[in-house]
Amino acid sequence: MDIKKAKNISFEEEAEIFKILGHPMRLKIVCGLLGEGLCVSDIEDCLGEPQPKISQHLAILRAKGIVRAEREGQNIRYRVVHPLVIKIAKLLEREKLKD
Amino acid sequence: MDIKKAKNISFEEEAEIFKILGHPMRLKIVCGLLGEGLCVSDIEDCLGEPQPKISQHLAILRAKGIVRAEREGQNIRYRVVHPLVIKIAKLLEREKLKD
DNA sequence: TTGCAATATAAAGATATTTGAATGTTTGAA
DNA sequence: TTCAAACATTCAAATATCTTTATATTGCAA
Repeated sequence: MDIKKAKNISFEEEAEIFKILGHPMRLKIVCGLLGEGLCVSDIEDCLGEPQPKISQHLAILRAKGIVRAEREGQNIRYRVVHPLVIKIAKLLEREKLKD
Repeated sequence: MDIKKAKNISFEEEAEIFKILGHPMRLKIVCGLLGEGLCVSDIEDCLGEPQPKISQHLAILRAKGIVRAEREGQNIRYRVVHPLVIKIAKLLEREKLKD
């Protein structure tokens, strides 16, 4: 097997990513996290959704390696770390700036 | 309200798109359709999945305005017509060529 | 070391998605 | 006008996802 192909992400894996992004809250969270990241209470303020709901969606994003959590005192800062997801989020950002 | 914003796609709509792409078969179909498009039996040959299943997923893609069907004799050719989806599919294509 | 603020986890019910199997429709050719 | 090929639709069962509510955990300050 071609070793170059080993690095390639499969359609199955890509679809997994899209499925995760296929929820408005998670998509908003991911886009909001682009750049410096945010802590949970910031996201809560932004979205006006109950905290457990946000934590649950963050847990899903974490489990898939899309975001990473880092403690800062009593807060926890989340960032987007998945390369493909970063590209997609930036694509959306550009789309929103257009028109 | 800003008339320019009216053209902007919302997170809700974008998430809808990702949800649709978040299924391996649909993602494969969309990527396979890029360019000249394909008819159902071509897709069937490509994916080795039962025909009704393919038609069902095509119906979902059609309902969301992601693909369009055009009859050609006894075949029906499907193409991707959704601008954002085309961009995303091309992004994936580029990713797969890399490494 | 007690209490609060920030975040995480669990469980249950409601809802949505996926699939397989059966059946319908339309087209072109004989 | 009948048949076969190509495609679409329907329905029900299995499975997965989402939301709510309640309860844990962790770190910091008093």
